[in-house]
Amino acid sequence: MSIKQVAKLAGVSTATVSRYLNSPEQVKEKTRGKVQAAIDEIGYAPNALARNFRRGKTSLIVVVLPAIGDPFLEKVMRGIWRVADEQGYSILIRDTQSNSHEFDEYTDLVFSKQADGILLLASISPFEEASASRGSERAHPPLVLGLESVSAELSQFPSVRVDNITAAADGTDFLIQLGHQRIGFIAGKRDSLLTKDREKGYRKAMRKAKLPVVGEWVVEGEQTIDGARRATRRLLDLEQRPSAIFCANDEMALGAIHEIKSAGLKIPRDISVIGFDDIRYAEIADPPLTTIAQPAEEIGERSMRRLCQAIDGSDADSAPEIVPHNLIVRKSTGRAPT
Amino acid sequence: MSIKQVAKLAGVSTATVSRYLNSPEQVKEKTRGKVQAAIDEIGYAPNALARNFRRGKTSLIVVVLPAIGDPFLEKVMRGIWRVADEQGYSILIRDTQSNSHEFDEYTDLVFSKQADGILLLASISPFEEASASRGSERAHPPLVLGLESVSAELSQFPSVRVDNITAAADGTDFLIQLGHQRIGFIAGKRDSLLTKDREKGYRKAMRKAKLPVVGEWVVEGEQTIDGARRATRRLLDLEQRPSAIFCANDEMALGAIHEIKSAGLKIPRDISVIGFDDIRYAEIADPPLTTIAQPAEEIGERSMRRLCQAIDGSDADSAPEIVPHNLIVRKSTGRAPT
DNA sequence: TTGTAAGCGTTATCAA
DNA sequence: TTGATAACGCTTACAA
Repeated sequence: MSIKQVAKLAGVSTATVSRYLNSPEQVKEKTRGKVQAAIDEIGYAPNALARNFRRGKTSLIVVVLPAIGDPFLEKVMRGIWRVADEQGYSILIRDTQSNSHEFDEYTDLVFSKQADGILLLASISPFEEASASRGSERAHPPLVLGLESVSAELSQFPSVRVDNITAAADGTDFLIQLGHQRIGFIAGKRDSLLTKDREKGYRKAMRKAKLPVVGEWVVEGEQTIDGARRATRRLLDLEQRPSAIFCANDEMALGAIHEIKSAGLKIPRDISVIGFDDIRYAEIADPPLTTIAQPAEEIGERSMRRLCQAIDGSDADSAPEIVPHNLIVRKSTGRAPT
Repeated sequence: MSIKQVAKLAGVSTATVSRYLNSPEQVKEKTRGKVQAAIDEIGYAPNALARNFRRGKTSLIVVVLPAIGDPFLEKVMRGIWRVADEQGYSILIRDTQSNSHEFDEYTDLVFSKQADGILLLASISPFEEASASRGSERAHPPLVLGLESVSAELSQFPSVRVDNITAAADGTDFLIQLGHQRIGFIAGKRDSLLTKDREKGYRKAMRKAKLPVVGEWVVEGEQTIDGARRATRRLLDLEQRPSAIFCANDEMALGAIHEIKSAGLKIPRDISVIGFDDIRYAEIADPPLTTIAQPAEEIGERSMRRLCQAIDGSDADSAPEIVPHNLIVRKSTGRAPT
């Protein structure tokens, strides 16, 4: 009951107040003054709830990510926020740690008008039984995938990412150039398409160089420091331990470095380590971590823009946007020991 | 136009459908079946926009924090989310980096019904001119302060935090016990009450031990790794450099460690370093970082609970809740060099 | 340039 | 246990 009060006080109709608020140029200058005066007097603030309801728009975007507090995602979020602010959206964050991994849980947010679109920065399992059984008639909600590769079922949605396979192959090549032949790989979680792709790239480069990939060389690091430490230990305990380790991301590389040093080994003299993402801690690691950088903020920005397009239907094509990666050589990699 | 369709299809009134959705026990079993069947048939999902509008509730909470991607805040957020999920709230995140620091910008979110309450995990400047001039008649919105100490103007709001002054004094005492007399302090941003309190604690402990605090020993680290590196360099360049450095948080301590090692100094042989927060990188720092831990998740949980109370008016007292801190001694601190 | 009034989808009040 | 109906605060034809 508020635009009414303003109208009454200003001696105009509610329509005029609404117009003043939304397209002031349609209101005569003199009237504008009266309305503004009334607004100031009663301290009126438009009720966003009513406005959104009326417009059928939440102005909310859900960003789904594996874990907040990820230093890499921080950069992506910065890009997302920039565009969101510019376009008048607020960001709702859901992490897959405390929430379910089901596709439906997120798309339902759109169907029930809790959000206008979804930005997926995490792997989730689309189309589980629950989903399949449901009325699949529903139109696809506005949804964009950032970072991740895309399972076949999701390939209809736009995505923005680096070419993880090629990037990981490049990193592996770099190690091979340094003379490494026994190269281990610390993978992420089983269900992460993204780290799966990086593993593919690693295998591809090894194959191309005609280097074997022993089964024990590929271990799961669970996407965490501790997981990576355990994985590294297993690698170090091998009869013939690798002379280099490719970690599917920097977080795990940090864990690997710690574990290697704890074992009394020197990096890169005894073992080289390479990561992925170039988080801010990579540079101050000891030794500074060689890694593959992604244009995180750009990924955030571009995927948010795609999402805005998807929401207002101006979605041109849905070919994945591939952004460039960049190998950053620091001190954690060196020539293979002889 | 949807609950209507369901009603029509089920052959009941919209009121009954609504009741079925919100308090099924009030609906006869047989009717329930009909309604559910209709819902399934047309794939109905309640429109949250309309519901929120009608109820006058957004079911949204704004969490204001300095920067997402802060590994310490991640833990706090986990606690917040747990309670939010339980209470049916979604979390809107605003960081003070990309947004303004003004109190009003956030409280307006409540007045304009964009959110039901505010959880402040960052320092902002309350009651700037803009705020003071405005109709201060407005009731205070539901707002809780987490982590931070509270400026006088905000002291009316509940808060949940550790006793930063005592905690920092404890850390400083620990260094003094180790024989350190020249102890430097790397502070956060100027406007951060939280790091200001930690500085106070440091000064208090020094005073109590009758140790001088030379002006040059207290430098600003800007709450970032790079800022801390610059600050550390200044400390190292001093005629008489400190034998220990207290960093107002772990992020800066990580930067300090890196800079000290880059200068060819050994930790803790030449210099001891202590941090604050116990982020996950503290343990794998080289050397592992001595620090003061806060029960982050608990802080998140408790402050969110206070906020829920504030929202539904069951707010008992507003005395700050102080949670315990805990000194974690690792390898970055040692006896003062002789 | 302004006013009138319908309607967005729900919930809640009141009667039946 | 159910139904009819009046709000909630705003936007937007349409008319004036």
